[in-house]
Amino acid sequence: MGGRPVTAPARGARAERYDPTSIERRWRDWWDERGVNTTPDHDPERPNRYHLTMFPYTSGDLHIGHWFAMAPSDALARFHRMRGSNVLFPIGFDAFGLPAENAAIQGGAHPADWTRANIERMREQLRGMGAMFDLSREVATNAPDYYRWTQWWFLLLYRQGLAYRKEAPANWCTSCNTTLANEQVLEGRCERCHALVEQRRLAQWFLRITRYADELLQNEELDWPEHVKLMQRNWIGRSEGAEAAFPLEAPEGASGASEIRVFTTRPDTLCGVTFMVLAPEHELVERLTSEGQRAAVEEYVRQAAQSTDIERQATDRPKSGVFTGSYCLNPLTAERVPIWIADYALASYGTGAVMGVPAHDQRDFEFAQQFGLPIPVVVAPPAWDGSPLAAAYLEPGTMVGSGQFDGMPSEEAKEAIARHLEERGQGGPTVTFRLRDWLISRQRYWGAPIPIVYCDGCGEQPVPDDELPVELPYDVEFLPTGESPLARSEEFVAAACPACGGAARRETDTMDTFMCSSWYFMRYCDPHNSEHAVSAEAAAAWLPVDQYTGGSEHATMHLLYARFFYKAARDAGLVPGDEPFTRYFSQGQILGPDGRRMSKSRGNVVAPDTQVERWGSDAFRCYLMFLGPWEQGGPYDPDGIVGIARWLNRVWSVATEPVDLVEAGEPGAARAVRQAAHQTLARVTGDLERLRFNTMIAALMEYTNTLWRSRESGAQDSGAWGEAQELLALMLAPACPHLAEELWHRAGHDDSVHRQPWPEADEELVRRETVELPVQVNGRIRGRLTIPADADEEAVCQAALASERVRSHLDGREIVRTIYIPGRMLNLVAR
RNA sequence: GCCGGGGUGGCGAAAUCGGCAGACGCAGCGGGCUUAAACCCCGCGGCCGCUCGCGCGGCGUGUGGGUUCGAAUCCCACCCCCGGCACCA
Repeated sequence: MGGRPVTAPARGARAERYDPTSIERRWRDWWDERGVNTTPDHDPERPNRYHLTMFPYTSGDLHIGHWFAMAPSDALARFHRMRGSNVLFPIGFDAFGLPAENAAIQGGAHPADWTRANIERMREQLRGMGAMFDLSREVATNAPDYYRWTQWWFLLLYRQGLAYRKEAPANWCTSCNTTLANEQVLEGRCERCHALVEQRRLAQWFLRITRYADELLQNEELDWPEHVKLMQRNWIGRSEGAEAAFPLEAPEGASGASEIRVFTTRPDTLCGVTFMVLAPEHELVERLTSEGQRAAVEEYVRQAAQSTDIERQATDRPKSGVFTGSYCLNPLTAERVPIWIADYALASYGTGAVMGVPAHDQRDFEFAQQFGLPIPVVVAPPAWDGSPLAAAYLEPGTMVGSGQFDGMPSEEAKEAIARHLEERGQGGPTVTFRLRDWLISRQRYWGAPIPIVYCDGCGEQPVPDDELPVELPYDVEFLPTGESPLARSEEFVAAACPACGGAARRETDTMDTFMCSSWYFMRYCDPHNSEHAVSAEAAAAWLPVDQYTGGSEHATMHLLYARFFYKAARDAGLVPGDEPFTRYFSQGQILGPDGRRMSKSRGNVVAPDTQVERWGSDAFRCYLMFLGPWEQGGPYDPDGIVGIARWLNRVWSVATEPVDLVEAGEPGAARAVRQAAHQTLARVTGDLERLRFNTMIAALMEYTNTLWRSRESGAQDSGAWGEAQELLALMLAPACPHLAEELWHRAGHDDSVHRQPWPEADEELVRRETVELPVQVNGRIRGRLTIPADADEEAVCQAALASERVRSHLDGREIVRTIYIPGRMLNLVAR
């Protein structure tokens, strides 16, 4: 560094304006021609490092949220590349999904054509960002050579026993006309279109994510935001308790069920059971219904089936239910327990049945009150006088009315009773999760077909690997009938059975698009491999991802599914490690200028293209980073970007306009410039390490202002000034890749600024020799001293007492204590 | 209801191992340059009071208490906003 000749042109030459448009286009072309952003799998001199930003859905235009997510992510990847890593920073397209199909239904283009056009537009918009994406590794999930491997993944999971087909009540979106995973239902409504969700009984494909529930729960070690890890833990919802089997009073024949199993977290309350509640969808409902109750039960079940999730989940409505006419027996006391049906029991949690303990569960309490059932206390509150309860008693207490367990603390009785059940073969300790298996069937066209064939003779058969992909036919009708459009395509449905070769039918549902995005980050490692989804070598070279960034709205969907896939891949010996994303950072959400979510209907959308056109890509990138802390997000104020534009103009001016230079300038001034440069370097480096882009930009602005002022204050030392300019270009490189490249080349270099090593701050220059030290009297500031940073306490006190103002506040009182924090402040405590 | 995160100038924010509150920027105000303009330059800027002024004093980080020489930062109680979960037995 510092090899710049002292040949500054005379001042007064006509200044060239900063013109981002032409600069940015020129350097992007140059990078592409030189392959600056192409990342080899191995670089003998650099360790591999994998940075990843979530790929965009192909909705049509890159919106400001994409820029907000990707631009800082790119700056971070660039920083690590300059720090010496061989950084992979890929991009691609999440290209299957409902919007494409809905556009087709509304009379637009075919989903494939619509998607292709969108990808072309978005690819160009992405290029405009100037990010270091390695475009040779781009993937699109709708490409047959991608979804071939999504299907291969399905079959891998199938062979591992992790994919199964089951008839079960499923979330049905009444507007999208398809099923949804639990994670895609928000407050009883479709996550995407907000239409009401109801339950439909359908044969559907599930992925057994629950097999990994325990391991997925263990996420404490991950370097992820705590709130995201917590969301996942809450979503998985591990609950310890016991299962108890209640024998039926009148079991049916040898083949039928002879008992009802329940899960409870309160085995200590088993003797307080006065009723049993089955979910309306419970498989035993029909059998247990007596003739006398049949009409009432059927009516109740019918109504439950018709009501939407939102109606059923309302917690403030009175408990409803109906008696089946049957009884079961308490396994501990052999008491008769009436069996009811009520919709507060959920078919999908535990066993779908609840033992009703009204004295010690608020819901059961309300139910018992509603229907006049007894409420016997079995866990006595402290100093309980035997009177009836006004509400369920949920706290620990002393066991009563529980036979041999009476007198025991209820916390002990939990385990004692669970063990007792186990010994007698009536259940025992167990763990239940809130997490459900992942429903992946979608009755839609625009997704990867599930590679299964149904044969009347051989049953369900996986499509052999060498017949993949099961390709989507182009010519189909997109009517949303609630059945997959593929079902009406004769050419698609007809298949030969892989086992017997006879006539068979293909599965016509497609896969949830979260399947596609659960492994895309693996495909980037080896995007063109036609033999494997990802080769062992490529996986070893890049996985797991070192730094992932993206929105936390995916906490319980994508981020959980991807972890599940990774663990299944690990168990199949395909990938190293246990977790796909070592470090993950979630940026906040960018909002409209009015502080609300941007949407066309609100008319508060700011298009990135217009911002880039007006201010340049670098300015737009920097402004998004400058808004505030990245994890926080916030409103986009279109007026604020002028501040960035002014700053970059100033950068341009400081870095390109002629300055009076002398071989050896005034030493104090030269040192001041060098100090500013290195102090800024230390700040910028620290900020990038901690992903604090807003303060990084502020530090660069301060630095620019310092250079601006010192330029005006007379002739500059050529060495110090040259170094200051080079450091400016290097420090700008992560945030403003185009401008930095331009300035780097104007400083006389031929190679790319983005291939330079990140400079090291000189500690000696970072340290300050003198500081302005506030002097407090009794904690209130009464003066300031400019003193050497390492001044000792005695010298500082003396200097402080020399101040008239400090003395006047001491007012002749005695100093009883002095507190001196070198470099920070001096406090004189007087009495 | 439960669990997270957060309340700092007109606005976005900075400063959290307790040590100068408001860096940096927007908007605003005053001045300059210009025939004119600002995506130009210089300057001012928390609030109140005293002062011609230099200055000086008081108040001030959602509210009320507390700990401390010293609190935006730590503790207790409360209010408000955002996010997640919510009849999960």
